[in-house]
Amino acid sequence: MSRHHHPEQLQLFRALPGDLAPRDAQDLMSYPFFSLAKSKRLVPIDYRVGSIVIRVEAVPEHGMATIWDADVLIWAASQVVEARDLGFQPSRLMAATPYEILNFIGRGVSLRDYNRLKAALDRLQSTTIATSIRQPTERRLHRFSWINEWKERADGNGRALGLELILPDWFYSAVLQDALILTIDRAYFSLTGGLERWLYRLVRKHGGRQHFGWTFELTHLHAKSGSLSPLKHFAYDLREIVRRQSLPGYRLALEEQPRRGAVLCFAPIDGTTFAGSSPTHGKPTTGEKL
DNA sequence: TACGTGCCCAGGCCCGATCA
DNA sequence: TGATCGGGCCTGGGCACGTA
Repeated sequence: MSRHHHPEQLQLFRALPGDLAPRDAQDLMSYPFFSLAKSKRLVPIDYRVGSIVIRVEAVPEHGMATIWDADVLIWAASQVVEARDLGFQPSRLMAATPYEILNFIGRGVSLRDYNRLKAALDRLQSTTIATSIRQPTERRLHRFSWINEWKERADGNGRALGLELILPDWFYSAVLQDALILTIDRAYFSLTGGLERWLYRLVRKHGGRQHFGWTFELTHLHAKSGSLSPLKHFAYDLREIVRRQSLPGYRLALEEQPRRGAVLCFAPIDGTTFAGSSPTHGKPTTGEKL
């Protein structure tokens, strides 16, 4: 790891080599911050429930940052946490090669993958977020992009030397707070569906330590996902995911419950019991308002 | 070893069509 | 009217090979 002073007073943090545990920010796991679609999305996400406000906007040139683009943020969070735990000084200004990032997030390293990584960085940089999360009052929104800026570095002959990026303060401070970070299963990077990925993050966030699992009403899940699909399509796609049981470490089920309608139940695979036979049956207990 | 190129195929979200 | 299906478009996976 090397350090030197950056013109903007930020110290450069050179990404750590080796295989790190993937870590994700809890706020990003339970709220609609990303497009779940593989095609370009321009329709904003406008999520307002209780005191939580989230507004995500895209620009026509790049479209909204997707849940696959968020893999770059998982890489960044993993690097920052690992560096801190090893006693190094992490920084919002990070340097790495595209190869290192692509390897970490389980992608290929073809030209297409390099170009898609750059496109992902463009989307992360151009997508703007306004949120009340971790603000003193819901009237005061924090506005930022997932990446403040990024650039490719090259030597005198134009040979690529990797890239540099600057993380936003909102994300960086969340990563540095232990309570706001969760380790995720590396198999997450193998999930190909956007809805599937979003569901894993939600389940990991809410059901990670709950021996008896958790339940969510489908209508609330639909709102939380930010998906543009109508509820009936969303429910259809969800049933497919439940049928495949493809989320690493969790078991899913759909139930019809009186007064609540269709609910999704999930539990850790070693938890063995669904919410239907537990004290947490019928409602989430995180204290958040759905 | 790290990085770059090119190609083909598979799979998923979204949207509109179809059906009961 | 709600549930299901299928195509379009786009992205991901995999592989072989080249280059510095």
